[in-house]
Amino acid sequence: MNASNSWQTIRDEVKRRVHEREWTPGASIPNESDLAREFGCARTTVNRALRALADDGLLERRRKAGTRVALHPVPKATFDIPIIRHEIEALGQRAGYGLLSARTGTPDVGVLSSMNCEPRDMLHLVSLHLADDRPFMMEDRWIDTTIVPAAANVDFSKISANEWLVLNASYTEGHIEFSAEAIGDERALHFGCSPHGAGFTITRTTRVDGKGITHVVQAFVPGYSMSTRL
Amino acid sequence: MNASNSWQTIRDEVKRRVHEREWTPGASIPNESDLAREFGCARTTVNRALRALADDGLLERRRKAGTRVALHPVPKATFDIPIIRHEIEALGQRAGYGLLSARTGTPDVGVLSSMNCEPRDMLHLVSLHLADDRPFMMEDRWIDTTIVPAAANVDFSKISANEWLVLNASYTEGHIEFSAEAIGDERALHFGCSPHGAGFTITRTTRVDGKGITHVVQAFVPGYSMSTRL
DNA sequence: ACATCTATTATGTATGCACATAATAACGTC
DNA sequence: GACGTTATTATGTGCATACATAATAGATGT
Repeated sequence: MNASNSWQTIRDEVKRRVHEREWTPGASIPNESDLAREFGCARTTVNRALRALADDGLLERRRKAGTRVALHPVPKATFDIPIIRHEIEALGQRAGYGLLSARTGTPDVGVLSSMNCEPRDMLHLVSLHLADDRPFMMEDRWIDTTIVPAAANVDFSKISANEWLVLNASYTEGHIEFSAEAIGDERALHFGCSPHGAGFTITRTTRVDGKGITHVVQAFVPGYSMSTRL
Repeated sequence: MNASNSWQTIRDEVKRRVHEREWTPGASIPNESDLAREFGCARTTVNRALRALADDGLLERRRKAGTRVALHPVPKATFDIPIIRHEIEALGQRAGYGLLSARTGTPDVGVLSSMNCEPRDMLHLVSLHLADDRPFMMEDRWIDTTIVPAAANVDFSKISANEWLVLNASYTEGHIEFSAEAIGDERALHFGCSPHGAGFTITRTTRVDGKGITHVVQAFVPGYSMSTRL
């Protein structure tokens, strides 16, 4: 297909006009039919280009009201949240894993509320992930075995909960939070660093149909960072 | 249009089959034409549904090879990176801002390499952002005035660089990194907290056509976090 | 002035068709 | 069997058309 009317070409041209202020933030842009005429292509093609830009947050579209340049183009950064083992291997390091503790208990109210359930006994796992035999991340996880009964019979010293859950308990919704937390005495012991260090921390909760599957706090060793292209 | 053959319906049905293990990770799924026949719709419609799922990372598609369920569905988390002022206001707090220092100098090699340019004089701004008059974030920013000449004449004590740049210097590519850093003595002074605290830190570089516009390190007050739904 | 209904309009989506493209499979030659 | 070539196939995309839907603007009635 001639590249000059591909939807990508149109997308890029529209993007250019916004960037070069030919179309200013807040202003309406011509409707799809007019643009189709201008670019010499079908409206479908323009539609796809504009839809892609709206998904990126550059444009705002409303039926009848038309398409306008977003007033404050909010950059969106998308991060991949891979299985820890894959993340370590992608760094060219050897992934190791050790289960530190596995017991049954009742989580505190904070965990319960994010899992959206009543107090009850759950599986509580604490584990340490290694990269080239050096500490990489420490994980503190609760699993509701009434929602995922199969988890009760898994030997989590052989496979990490991280990995088992991805393969065996898909979720419908979830919440993830990035924060910076002091390492603290317990983790400092395992990390072999100062308890005052700053640890990048990911707190995640996943649910199926509103019922909490698991809640996990992953504290990374000082120096860890997550990055992506914009 | 009858909801039973909308692309969303097909998307949801395919998603369900993957979640319920009717189609297992790594396995090929029927081709678009067959699915179209099964769902009683056009191939275009199936195409759109599958494309959406591939964008989400649930499916992997290759020409001729067909479509298969992703081996390790990598969750993607998308974060909005808003203007700080808007972020604070969204929290229901009053946004304040103060310029701490504005001078000209040459950034160190780390900054230069991420901005992809030779050593040269740039604008260096250090500022403090407040939420309800309490410290919220401290920003250390370099702006290359050879790329954005207009920035040289802006009074950054009146408008934050953050905001001015979004409105006046759109970028084509960029890089963003989240990490946890110790607050340090200088910031502790402004934050009024311990220098040993853990600060969530965002480091961002933006470029136009490969040329670095700005490089900024934003260190948030202890307790700050970023979150999103999965 | 006000509320309510109606017409208009721009985007959203479904369809059938055609052809492009990438990747693999099949085939032939040496 | 190891190669390069060609055929096949599934996805990728473009087009014309039709109709759906949301949101607004305009007309209407009180």
